[in-house]
Amino acid sequence: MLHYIDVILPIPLEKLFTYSITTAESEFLKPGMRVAVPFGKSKIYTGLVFNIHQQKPVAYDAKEIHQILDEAPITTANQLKHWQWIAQYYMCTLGDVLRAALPNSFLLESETIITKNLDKTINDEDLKDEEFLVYEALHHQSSLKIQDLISILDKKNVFPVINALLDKDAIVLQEEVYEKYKPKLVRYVKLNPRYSDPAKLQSLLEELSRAPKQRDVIMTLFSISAQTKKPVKVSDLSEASEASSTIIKTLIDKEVFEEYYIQEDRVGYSGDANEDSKTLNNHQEKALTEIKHTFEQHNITLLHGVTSSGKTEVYVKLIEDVIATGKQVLYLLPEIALTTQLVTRLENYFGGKVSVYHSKYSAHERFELWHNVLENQPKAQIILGARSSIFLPYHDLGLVIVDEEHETSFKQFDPAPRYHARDAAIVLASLFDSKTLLGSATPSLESYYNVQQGKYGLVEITQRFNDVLMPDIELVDIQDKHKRKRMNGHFSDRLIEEMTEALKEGHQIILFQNRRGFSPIVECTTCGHAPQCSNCDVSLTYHQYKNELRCHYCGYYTAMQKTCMACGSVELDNKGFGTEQVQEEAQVIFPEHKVARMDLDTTRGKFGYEKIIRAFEEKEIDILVGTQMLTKGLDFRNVKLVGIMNADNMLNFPDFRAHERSFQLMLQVSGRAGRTDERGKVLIQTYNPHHRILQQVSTNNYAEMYVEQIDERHNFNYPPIYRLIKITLKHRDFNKVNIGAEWYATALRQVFKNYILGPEFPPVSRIRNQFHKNILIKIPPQQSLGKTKKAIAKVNNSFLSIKDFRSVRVILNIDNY
DNA sequence: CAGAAGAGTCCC
DNA sequence: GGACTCTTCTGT
Repeated sequence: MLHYIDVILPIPLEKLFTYSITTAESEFLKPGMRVAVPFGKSKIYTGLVFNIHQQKPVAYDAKEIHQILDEAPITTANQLKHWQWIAQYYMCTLGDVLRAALPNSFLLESETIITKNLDKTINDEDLKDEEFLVYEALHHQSSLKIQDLISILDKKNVFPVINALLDKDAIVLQEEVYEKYKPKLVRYVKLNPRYSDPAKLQSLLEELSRAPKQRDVIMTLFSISAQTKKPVKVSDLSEASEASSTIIKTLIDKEVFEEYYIQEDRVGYSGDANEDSKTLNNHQEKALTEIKHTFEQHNITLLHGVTSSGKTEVYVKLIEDVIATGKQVLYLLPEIALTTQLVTRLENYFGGKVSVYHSKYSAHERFELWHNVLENQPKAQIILGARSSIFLPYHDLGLVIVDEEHETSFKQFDPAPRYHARDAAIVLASLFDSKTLLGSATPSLESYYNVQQGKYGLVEITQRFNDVLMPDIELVDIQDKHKRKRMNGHFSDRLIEEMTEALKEGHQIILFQNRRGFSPIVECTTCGHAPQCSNCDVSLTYHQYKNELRCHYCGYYTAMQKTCMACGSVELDNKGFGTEQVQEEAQVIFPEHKVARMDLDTTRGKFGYEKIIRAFEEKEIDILVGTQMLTKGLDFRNVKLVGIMNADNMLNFPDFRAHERSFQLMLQVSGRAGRTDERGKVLIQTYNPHHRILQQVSTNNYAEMYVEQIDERHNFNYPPIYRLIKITLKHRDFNKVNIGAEWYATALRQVFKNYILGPEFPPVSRIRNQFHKNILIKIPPQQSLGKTKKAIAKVNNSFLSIKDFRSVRVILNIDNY
């Protein structure tokens, strides 16, 4: 009987690949194990066994596998199901998902190794210059890699040289596969068992009477092992005895000591739980009961709790219940919030049961955590992770928590799979028949909409912890302040007053300035009006190269206005201001106080972020200026005042979610104010104090914001009512992109009529010498998503079968928000 | 008429 | 995605 396996390869190809295996291999292999397989003429790739069968492929001869890499599956059946869902839903290949899911160290690739052919002597005269260089190098080094050749010859294409040398039988090629993972080994020593006899030990010590240092080391070893009753690390011994490693080495060489290695875990918190979970207050207790109650009818519940209402303590109680049953918990957070206080808090509650997983972790750490999760080890019972932790091999997942559910960073934009971790986590939980809890102070419209539709349960906490009052939010009309000359740079007199007072009382201040977006928007300096698109609810963007105002969502455009359309003023401003300027001005106004800045530029280093936060916590900084980074779940005790420098540039951001995002951002920053007993103060500077969103922020009226925004989404056919799929075409040839995009959009219009928008150039239409063009598909609620995707796939296939377009890169982004 | 850069093809 | 091959371009 012939046996075959279908294998997922980590390349963006639709198909699985079939290889033949022996009967013995077929008995050993299981889905989820890795195999090394030859692919193409010379490469060896790591593939994941998808299934095992006996159907001989008809169109080709299956190759044999090269090697089996695992003794047991490294992925679970549920995981493969989950990956299939992701591939199908987000329209990418299983290979894309595999590549994103597996830690790099699982995916071995072969490397071509060049060695000298020892069976043949070559005359140097027979070789050309470049060939000689390579051959010469092989005299000094026994083997070379392709990369070495590239640097030796200083050019990209080295294959002609290799081929020439091969022809002359001068070299031999070999494909080598490296195991990338190396366990972290720690060196230990123990006394050679031959000295366990006290008499022999006595004579040894006497022998060493002339080597007091060595004797010393032996005595120290005794005392350490007597104290700790554990194996003794070389590093500890050397430190305790103050002996250099050479002395220990001598003892090992003399066979007095035996050295050995123990594999050590890189991941996981080594401390114990040192804090009991807090007793919940009435509001939290009520929320907890309600969550459990809604879980009886809903698989997903949204916990809407105002900032510092103590959502975390509620999660902790839920987690306690789940881990008591031996199941695992996934706690998802936006990447940036992970580097901070929350991790420590959870480690204090749960000790060694918490493992953290995010992109800053090394390949080795990821590898180890993967195994801990797979083997359902207690130390990985609670996974605290960023979006990629949905890919871990959960054995028995009992609960998923998505904290800060509204955060847009849960969506991956590049590369494929372009998944949304919140949505993918919900699917993951359902594969385990488990529940998902979404938490936020400012839920995303789509989640709240799902509540309204009866899909999710809802639990609310409206009181802050310890009944701290919500901050007092005041809107400052800077248009009026400008008129009356009450502005000092970007600071209104009100803001300066409040800052002066807060500083005098020894409180800290956060100034928030969002400087997202590259293309400047046009804003009237007199009335603050920004031109709007007539078809969509977004601001128009100024495009310098054509002197036009454009909408990025429907393609509407108009010539740049010379005067403001609302008030006729000629003073149009098209550049915003950033955190740097705010910092500078604040320092001038308050020269005796320390002003610091927190944004992408100042937090670039590995610990840059922590450093600033620690300095702020320790009150080394009085005024912290920052971008939305400040909103990510930070908890500062001493902040009394939050100043939002300019609310308008957020509100005018050209995106259909600008209003929702502004509301969320402003409420989140406001939440940083007054977290202890004193009531915080928030000042929002704006040209437009009557803007509905600002009114809703100042009254903390989520419900009203929701109703109005949903209404707009209804009117303009945007999510969550409609769904969106964005198709991006990329090519270095401007015309090819244009013609291709036109063809693509026309083909889509045949199926979807006027639900196709574009093709449109994005605000930055050329990146890395590639021109981009976008097509947007709006999908009405009653339209089947599955059928829509099938239709898109069909259009996509015919597009790629046209010779001229084959080189155009097409990116499909499902739910591109 | 090289030699190299660019486009096209297929991988089991 | 990338190794390999076929095609076209550039310059003496």
